[in-house]
Amino acid sequence: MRTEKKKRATKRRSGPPPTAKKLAIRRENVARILEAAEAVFATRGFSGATTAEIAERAGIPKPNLHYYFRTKQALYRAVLDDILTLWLDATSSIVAEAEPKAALRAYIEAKMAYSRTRPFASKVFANELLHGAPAVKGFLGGAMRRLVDDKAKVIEGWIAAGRLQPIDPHHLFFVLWAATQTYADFDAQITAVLGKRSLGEADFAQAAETVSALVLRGLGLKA
Amino acid sequence: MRTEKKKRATKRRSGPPPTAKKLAIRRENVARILEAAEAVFATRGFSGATTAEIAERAGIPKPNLHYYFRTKQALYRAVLDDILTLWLDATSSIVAEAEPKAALRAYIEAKMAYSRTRPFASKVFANELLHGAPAVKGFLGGAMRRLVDDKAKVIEGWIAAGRLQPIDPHHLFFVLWAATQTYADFDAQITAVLGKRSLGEADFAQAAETVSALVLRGLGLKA
DNA sequence: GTCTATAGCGCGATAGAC
DNA sequence: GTCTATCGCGCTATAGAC
Repeated sequence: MRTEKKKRATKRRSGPPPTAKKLAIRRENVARILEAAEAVFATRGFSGATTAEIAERAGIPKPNLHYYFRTKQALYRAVLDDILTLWLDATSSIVAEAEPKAALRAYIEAKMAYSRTRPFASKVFANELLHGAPAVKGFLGGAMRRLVDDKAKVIEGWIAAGRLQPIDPHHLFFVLWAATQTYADFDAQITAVLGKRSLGEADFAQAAETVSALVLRGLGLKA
Repeated sequence: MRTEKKKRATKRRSGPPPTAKKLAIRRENVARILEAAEAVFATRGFSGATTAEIAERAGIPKPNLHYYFRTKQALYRAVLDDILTLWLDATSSIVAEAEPKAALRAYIEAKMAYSRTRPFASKVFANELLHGAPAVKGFLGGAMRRLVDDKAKVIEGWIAAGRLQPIDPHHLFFVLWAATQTYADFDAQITAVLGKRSLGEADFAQAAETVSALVLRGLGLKA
């Protein structure tokens, strides 16, 4: 998944080429840049983001950013890579052996927690999808599609066993993604309509409760 | 709501200042520009969009675009204005006198139809929200908030009358918006996961059916 | 009202001293 | 490995001939 694979451009020396100390500095700087970039890409979009703002937010001079990531595109790809990994991990509760009600509730809560704790990641991904997914089309049609097909099979198994009301499992996933990610992606709308300055723990708890209630009862898993 | 209010910059003459013919040309050109701009802002975002591409898509020379809309910002505002009007109209089925099940089904179908027929409008709005809604904050906290509060009262009335399972009406709306708009905004993801080139009538019908079934049963409105 | 030609500038990227 | 100084492109916007 990793896109960035730094090629050493400097003259080689004998012995262990990068000292432990330099490696630590590099790791620290790369982490700071990725974090800053996620925030800036989230709020400005790819075209609206400037490398100057990212560098400033990361607390490093602009040319150093270009030293670690040669182009803005490369940096963007690296940010997306991190996000895609997150995304795949969230589905882990959906397995055939699980109890449907608990598994779906856990999935909703995991996705909602991700919206709460990693809103920038959600927004960068949303922005990428919104503009036609030029950088992640391969991933969507590949790894993600296979994973979703797998999980859909699990749901179909539950339906066949009469443990769930019949439903199209793919569309069920689309609704779950939308309903949970909307609290990160479109928080500007939600806070404005609720008349709040920002969303807190309580709002996310209420949101998770509402989505769970609707979906679980909608699938016949609740009185 | 109209942001644009053209100020005549040319020398005035006696008689009816703009002839009927010129007015028609203006109307035609403005409409072409707005349509093109909606598409380009949807696919590229505000910063990514170029006035050159909009002009080309509208079939007019670039400087003419600046003649009708002095700045890119002004054009963007005009596009948003149209979209906000659309948005408000969709809630018309939610009224106290209506039968809850039919009203909610109609709302879901109206929003889904809007995703199918005006995907660019949905995307422009989504993009605006995603980046903090700088241009529509006032609208969200004003007209939209009042409308949603109104409609939430209707839902609460239905709940109080025992016609609906208790639910937080605001969060219900957030879920409905998310579940329907996702088919326009994130179509890149949906088509990739479904392995299709694009979404057709049948896909939107299936989507509306899934959302309706989940939500209506989730609210206790269906066996 | 139309369009060519260009001004002006913000931004990504890099050269080159340290 | 760091950072100042700068290049050059691509964009918005406009001047001015038609």
